[in-house]
Amino acid sequence: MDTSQLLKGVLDLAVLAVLRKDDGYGYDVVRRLRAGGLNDVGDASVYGTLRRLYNAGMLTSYVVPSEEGPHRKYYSINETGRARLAESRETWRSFASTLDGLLEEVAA
Amino acid sequence: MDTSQLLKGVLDLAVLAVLRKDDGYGYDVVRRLRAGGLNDVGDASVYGTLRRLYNAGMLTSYVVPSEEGPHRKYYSINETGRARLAESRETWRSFASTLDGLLEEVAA
DNA sequence: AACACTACTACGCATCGCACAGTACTGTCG
DNA sequence: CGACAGTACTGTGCGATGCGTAGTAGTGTT
Repeated sequence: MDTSQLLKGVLDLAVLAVLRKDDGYGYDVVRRLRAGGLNDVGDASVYGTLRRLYNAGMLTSYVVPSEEGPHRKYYSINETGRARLAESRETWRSFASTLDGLLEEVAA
Repeated sequence: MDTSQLLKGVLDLAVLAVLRKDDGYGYDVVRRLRAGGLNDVGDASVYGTLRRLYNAGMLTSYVVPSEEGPHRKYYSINETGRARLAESRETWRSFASTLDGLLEEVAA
């Protein structure tokens, strides 16, 4: 099956979600998402999403040179990002319940 | 906001769902989906999805010439389609609860 | 020296919903 | 009766986005 299509438009939400508590860098965000159950998420998708959110002004970023490996580009959610997160969450919930409704009718 | 991306990979499921009870033609399926809450679904999307599902062997079709308007191309779900519906529904439920989980963690 | 792991970037592809335009038929209203 | 709205379908092309793949670069392990 193709779970990748289901991520469309939702990966933004998921990334914002895992960043809400603590700042994170790309590789770390990937791990958090997978730990959260999104096992199939591609790393390139996450890096791309981070850049998109950053360009959209929802994240700030700062580089931390690591002494044990390559540098890490940390991303931090700002107010715009939080607003977007709240908004997207509502959109998601509404959409999910609508679809569940359609599926329920079928089962009945 | 952009609800259209959320439909990705789910419109198939929704279309199969509304066809499960009764056969339907394109224009009618659009109405059923909108009545079910998917207000923003585009008609071209539905027609395209119907054709895709048909080509994938999940629907059969027959034309009914209407005496009051253009002909209607009815689509009927078959066994393959039903199997796909059940499968996709499970995929959806699993995915949705995973994402809800990620959002819950955030709220906590 | 070879390999694995971490960490990021960049290119190009595939999917899929959608806007738009076009065809065609029916009924209604001025 | 002519213009318009509603019904019903088809086809073209676009845009957003997740992903595969490759490349770069640093560190540690065997």
